[in-house]
Amino acid sequence: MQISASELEVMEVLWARPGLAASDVHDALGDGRDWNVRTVKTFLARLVEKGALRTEEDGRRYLYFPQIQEDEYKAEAATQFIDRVFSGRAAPLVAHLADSRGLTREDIAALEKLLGELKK
Amino acid sequence: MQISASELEVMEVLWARPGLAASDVHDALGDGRDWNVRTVKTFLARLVEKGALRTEEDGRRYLYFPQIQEDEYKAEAATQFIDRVFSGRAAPLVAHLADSRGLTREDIAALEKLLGELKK
DNA sequence: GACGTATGACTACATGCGTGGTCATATTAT
DNA sequence: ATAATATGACCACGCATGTAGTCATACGTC
Repeated sequence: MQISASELEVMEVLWARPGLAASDVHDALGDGRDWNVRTVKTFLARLVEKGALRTEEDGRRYLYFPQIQEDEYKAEAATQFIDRVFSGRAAPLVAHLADSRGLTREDIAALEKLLGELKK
Repeated sequence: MQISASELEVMEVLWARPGLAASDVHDALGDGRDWNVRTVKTFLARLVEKGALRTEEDGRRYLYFPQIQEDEYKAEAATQFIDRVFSGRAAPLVAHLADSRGLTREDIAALEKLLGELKK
């Protein structure tokens, strides 16, 4: 399931609030993302084609619902990314992040917690 | 600098062994990746256009050298990926990896070491 | 020296993506 | 009721990407 960067922004909206109509999605995208409504509709249509969304009729318009789980999609995307760029090794990725972007204090805390759990 | 998945495979070869000619890159790609030599040349040409590689003449052929650093590129790619998919938060990414793909024992060890260093 | 082979230069072509236009129709406001 | 607006259906178009083909030329071999 390839979802482009723009399409993903649309998915985010609908993961947060499933069952919006096209114009609602358009509105919800507000900040910076001022795509034409038709552009948003194109993304919605393509996502439906791809099976990432399904529609429900609501009078003369459609409501859109995610057909794929956010967590599942993201886990898959992460795996693919790491395979592609880091030959499947996660640690170098985190090292790069530490280096280049500076993990926040909370990131580090969260990672420690995670590692604690993983070690069990 | 957008580098596609295929182009990245070519970069990997040249990061490992800078200064190969097109046919050498083609040979080095062996496993599974049996692209036509011309396909490889197309990728090389596009990478030169993009400034990711430079050429040196060697008789009637070119040798290719990376113009961008592997580490730099990957750090940047990681940042972009996390911004795009995880709203810039690294920890959820690692959580997903832990979940879905199972970090290896070495990954976990490497991450612990990293976190140890980061805490200083 | 003619012939196959390697190499670069240029070209092609389908598919995906970002971006939105046109058209017909339905709904709402005046 | 007429006009403006919203909605879906269908279409367009340029750039990136994956995947090579064609052409000219240079090189090495018989």
